[in-house]
Amino acid sequence: MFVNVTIKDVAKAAGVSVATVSRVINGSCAVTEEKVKAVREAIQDLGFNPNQMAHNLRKRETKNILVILPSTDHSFYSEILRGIEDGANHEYDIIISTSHSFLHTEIRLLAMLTNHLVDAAIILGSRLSGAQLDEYARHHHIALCSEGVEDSHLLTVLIDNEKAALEAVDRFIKSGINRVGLITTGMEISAPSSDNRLKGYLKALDYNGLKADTELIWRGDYSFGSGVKAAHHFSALRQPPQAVLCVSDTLAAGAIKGYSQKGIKAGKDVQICGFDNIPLCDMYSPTITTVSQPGYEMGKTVIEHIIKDIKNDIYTGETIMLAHSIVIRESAVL
Amino acid sequence: MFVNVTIKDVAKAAGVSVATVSRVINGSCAVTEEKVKAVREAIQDLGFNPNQMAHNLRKRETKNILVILPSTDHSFYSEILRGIEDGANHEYDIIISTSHSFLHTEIRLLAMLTNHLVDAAIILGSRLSGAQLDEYARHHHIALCSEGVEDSHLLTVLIDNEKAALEAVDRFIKSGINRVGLITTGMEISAPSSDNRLKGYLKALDYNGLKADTELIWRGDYSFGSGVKAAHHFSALRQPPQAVLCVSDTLAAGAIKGYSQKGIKAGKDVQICGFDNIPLCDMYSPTITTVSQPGYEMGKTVIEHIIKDIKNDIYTGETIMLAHSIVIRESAVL
DNA sequence: TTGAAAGCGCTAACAT
DNA sequence: ATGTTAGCGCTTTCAA
Repeated sequence: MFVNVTIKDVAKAAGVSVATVSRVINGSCAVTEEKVKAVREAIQDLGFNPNQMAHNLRKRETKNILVILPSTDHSFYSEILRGIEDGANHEYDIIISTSHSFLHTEIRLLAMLTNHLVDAAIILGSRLSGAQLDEYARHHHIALCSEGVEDSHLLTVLIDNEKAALEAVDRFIKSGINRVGLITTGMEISAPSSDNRLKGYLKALDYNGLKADTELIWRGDYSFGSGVKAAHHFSALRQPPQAVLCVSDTLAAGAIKGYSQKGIKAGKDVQICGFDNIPLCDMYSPTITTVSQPGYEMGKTVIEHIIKDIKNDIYTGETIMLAHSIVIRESAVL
Repeated sequence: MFVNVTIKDVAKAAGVSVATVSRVINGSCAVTEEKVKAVREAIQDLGFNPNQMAHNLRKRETKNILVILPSTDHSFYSEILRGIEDGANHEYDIIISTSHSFLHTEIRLLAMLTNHLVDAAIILGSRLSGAQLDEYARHHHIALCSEGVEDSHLLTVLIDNEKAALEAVDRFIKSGINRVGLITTGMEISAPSSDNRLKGYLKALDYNGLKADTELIWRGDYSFGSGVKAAHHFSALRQPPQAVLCVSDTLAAGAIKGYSQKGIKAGKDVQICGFDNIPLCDMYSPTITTVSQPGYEMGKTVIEHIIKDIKNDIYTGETIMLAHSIVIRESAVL
């Protein structure tokens, strides 16, 4: 099925050497007008396509960057991806693959790095340990975005999750609320971002002289259903929270739904704040107040830094924190 | 930064020839136990990784399949992707890239095919013409999924959109409703699936002796906002529709919101049916009744067929239609 | 069973 | 300005 026309065929057809053909393809150095024309014609006639594989083999680079997503259905990644693509600026092709949060899948994907199929990798939520990641970083360009890994020394771009949660909770408290709930993820599926948000939540209480109440901390997974259950739990409490911070917008939507099933209106009877600022926030009823991550900037920042590292063939393990913001919508005034 | 240990280094370290090393790597033919061990040790010691690029160049295949998505934020694709990944069964790596519905981006991505970087491509929503696609198909393995292209002769897996829309509308009418609205996309951004859903809508009216009313057909884009506007438009009509079919779930959510802003309750005052069955349907209030596409099966089917084509080095331009179903939730009883 | 050597298609140093 | 040629790292005949 494949017709395989190579640079050699083109050279023969154009009556020149392969070197000349290579030169006109890459515009590397001066070639006579007429030869250029002859070569171009031959390329057209034969329908020649340079074999990128061979090119890459020779040049020892691919101009591809791999982005590993934990899942395909978390709309938050979409913004980051846009930033990454824009930052790559057509100089690198961005290829995406999904780990489904499986360690073995992530490792299989990172093999593209060791297999010389991509020049760098950006991971948005890794299952690897800091030590494992550092090991990869010894030989390859690799970075993290939006979700860090403890004890790793990779280029990492994210927001200050602790500070962000602290600020949200503090604003609840300052507005006169003294019972604030938290919907987060359980121990088993915990991520550093969630851990830090929990820390921020606790600190905010502490700073304001409030003491934490384990009843007010719900630990489930990242699903909508978990948010629903959390709301059911909270609403049944003798001393229910007046406000709830959720570590994702999907959880916030679930909480709103759960409360609504109990006849409790978010934004009125209870204040609900999410995290991330995904499109759902504007679509939901009530619209969802949330801690917004600058997804686009995060993506753009990480790709720009990694490209710089590639070009200079260096390794910078810096952590870059970008500013979050709080977007007020209907589900909470704070 | 890169340590580059090649098969040659391994050969030297193990005291064998490169051919032997290659043999133990690929398990191609018999090698003495002791040499196998020596080679394995050398590989370990040197931290050797085969250069996939060179491997591919030699074998003239990559074991990668490219999936082109029109956008990263349409959660419907997530199911298809899961099906594709499962169907690839670890035999092929699935790499995803986004065209953002730009023709030139799509072409740039398809260059991976001509550049010998992937063995096949699956497009979920193409901007290319049938003729252009057929041209690619002459030299490469390429298929469409969920969204066809008129006059193309590629392997295509989708549902019968016309029949699906017809059925939904017919069920509305049979339930006693005689004014049914349609929220679809405008001429400029029309896709064959939307066109066919419109056809089905019109046929259903026709079969039931109803005549189409242009007032009842809203043409916007695929956005939530377009659904909102449609609802505002419909609700202001002298003879408003009692039921509305939307060509996507996001549009349905928008319509529900738009109606709600006018004090009209979906599922009670008006019946709203979406298309696709994305996770949002279960999260929204009211939950969204929808025409469900078997995303997972569609993905699995298309990848299985394309892999078969690759292996047999043939080209089958068949169109495979999978069955849809209607999932009843709160926004419409039909 | 093993090794030498010829490529896969391309680039780049060297020569002319 | 152009051609010759030696690789990039791997697989795979062909001999031994």
